Amino acid sequence: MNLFAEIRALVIAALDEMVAGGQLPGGLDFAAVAVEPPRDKGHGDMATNAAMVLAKPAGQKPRDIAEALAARLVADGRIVAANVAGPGFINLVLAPDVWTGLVAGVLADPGYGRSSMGAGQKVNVEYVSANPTGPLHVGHTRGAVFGDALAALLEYAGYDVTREYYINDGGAQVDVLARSAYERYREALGHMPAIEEGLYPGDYLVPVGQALADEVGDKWLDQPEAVWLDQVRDFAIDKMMEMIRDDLKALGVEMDVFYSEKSLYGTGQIEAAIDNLRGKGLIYRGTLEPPKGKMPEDWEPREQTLFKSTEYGDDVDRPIMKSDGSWTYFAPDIAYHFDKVSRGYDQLIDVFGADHGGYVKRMKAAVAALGSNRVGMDIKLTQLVKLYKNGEPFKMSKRAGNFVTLRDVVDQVGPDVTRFVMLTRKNDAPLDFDFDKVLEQSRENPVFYVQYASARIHSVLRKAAAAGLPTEGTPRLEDEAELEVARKLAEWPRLVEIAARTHEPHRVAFYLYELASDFHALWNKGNEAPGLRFVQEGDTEATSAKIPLARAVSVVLSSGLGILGVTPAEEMR
RNA sequence: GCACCCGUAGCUCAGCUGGAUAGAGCGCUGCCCUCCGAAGGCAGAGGCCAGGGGUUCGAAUCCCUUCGGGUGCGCCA
Repeated sequence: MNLFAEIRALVIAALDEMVAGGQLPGGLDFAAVAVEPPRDKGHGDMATNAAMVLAKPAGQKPRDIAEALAARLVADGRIVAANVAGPGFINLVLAPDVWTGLVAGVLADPGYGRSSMGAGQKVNVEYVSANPTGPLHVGHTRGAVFGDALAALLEYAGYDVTREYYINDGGAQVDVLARSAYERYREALGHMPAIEEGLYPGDYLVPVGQALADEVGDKWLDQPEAVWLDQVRDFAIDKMMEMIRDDLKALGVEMDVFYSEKSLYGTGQIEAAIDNLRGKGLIYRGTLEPPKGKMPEDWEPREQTLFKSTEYGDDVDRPIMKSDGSWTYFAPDIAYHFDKVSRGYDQLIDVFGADHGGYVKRMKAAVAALGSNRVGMDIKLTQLVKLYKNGEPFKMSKRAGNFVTLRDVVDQVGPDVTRFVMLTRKNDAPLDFDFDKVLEQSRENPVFYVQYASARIHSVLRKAAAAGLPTEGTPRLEDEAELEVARKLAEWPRLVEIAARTHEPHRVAFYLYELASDFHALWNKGNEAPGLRFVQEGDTEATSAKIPLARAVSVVLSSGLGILGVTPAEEMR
């Protein structure tokens, strides 16, 4: 059930009739015809721009088309009034039983709002992908929540989604991890660790060193690096990934695929990906110009193997092989994305931190080249999270390696609050996260406000059941505040499609806040006007007519919160 | 120097493939409530959508440009 789509279909049908009747020329494209909520509620329930977008191609005045179209629309039983306004808008007022039908429709379909726009297309969403060198921090948390909500949103909109994490376990940074863990291993055996500049100082490696000591004893003590590096590295990576998986689980994030960078080496996959590009004439040996205005101190021209990413919109070509003949980090990235393309995805989405904005163009170029422009590629950047405590900037310990982790956040405020708050800003806007304010119980806290609406509805249902009153029935809407809630419910399927199309799950969070707000307004009105309360004491008929609207709100709140990965509250504590 | 993101009410931010008189919360002003349908409610003031130019019947939205803020910029990932 999608009321906007139904009314749009009605408008299109009316336009077809006008074409058949000679009032409009044939061959018009109706794609731009939209039926939307009006900007001003006073204008009616819905508005269409049909007359304006067709005026030019039809060679007629918008007002003329609007008048003729409006006359046809009011002939339908669902339309009470169709008024031409402004430059050629048609404002529609819908019949009361359309709105009660909507409420009944929501209750009849637990999947109300699901869309088939994705048509089963395969989409791969890659997110988090943090280096396995330490715990996830707040920045990763935002990426994790965003990616997870986006994945759920796309599934809801009918896409076949894979959630994926790329483990950077093939570069130099995991050797640093190994050396850092080795020092903790020595420490566990009673030696002073030498945490030199450039090693990871965090004490999260202490238990790793201890576990290592427990497992292998002192056999690597005072041994040269060549003896232990590979094994310590693998051991440490395993421990780090175990910790990362646990952290993600605490946040409610479950990946479908963990893809190892290391698994690409020695299998010919990197070579195959590069060969694919070479076959397209996109690989060559050359020397890059130094960046203008900011000359690196040790710059000297070097001939490297380059990918001609400028062919696909990048600013400069990018090196894939160092001057010593080894791969740059970009080469396995290309191979990894080649693998994703080869797995048959129609669309790839990467979620990066904003500090990786510089890689967007080259990754898009690589995918465009590898997928011959057939595979869609979108890269979403998540901006910084600034932490506060009771309004004051949260000072992180100066001690190196000690930062606020995902686990710190989830332990303090819980996964539901963490997730919702992370989605109260557009992904590319910086986010303030105040440990105290997110737990505040007031209207200015959207998490609370939405949960409170959910809790009130459950409270109503409990109360009705306890009083022996019905908790369902045939809806009847009379008051303006009730219609307002119904109108907001009608927007849900439309919102899902917009949010899915733009890859912006925050729209769901904002919508839920608006829906909760409309619901609370109706509730508050019930304080003054007892006739508007959902539970009408001693009146079975009235209660059965009021309660469906509350249930319908609950259905949409649950669906929306479900997309965000938040549990709907049944009571506030 | 170049690229990308951002610039909307005093503050923090929404704003739909371009639509009507640009919205919300906070703060401010006024009124109401102190009720477990509780963790306040209602109303009001407040805007050159950073500036300029362009496309369009129509621009906060698209294009160009200036200014201001952030991020990134070969052999690190």
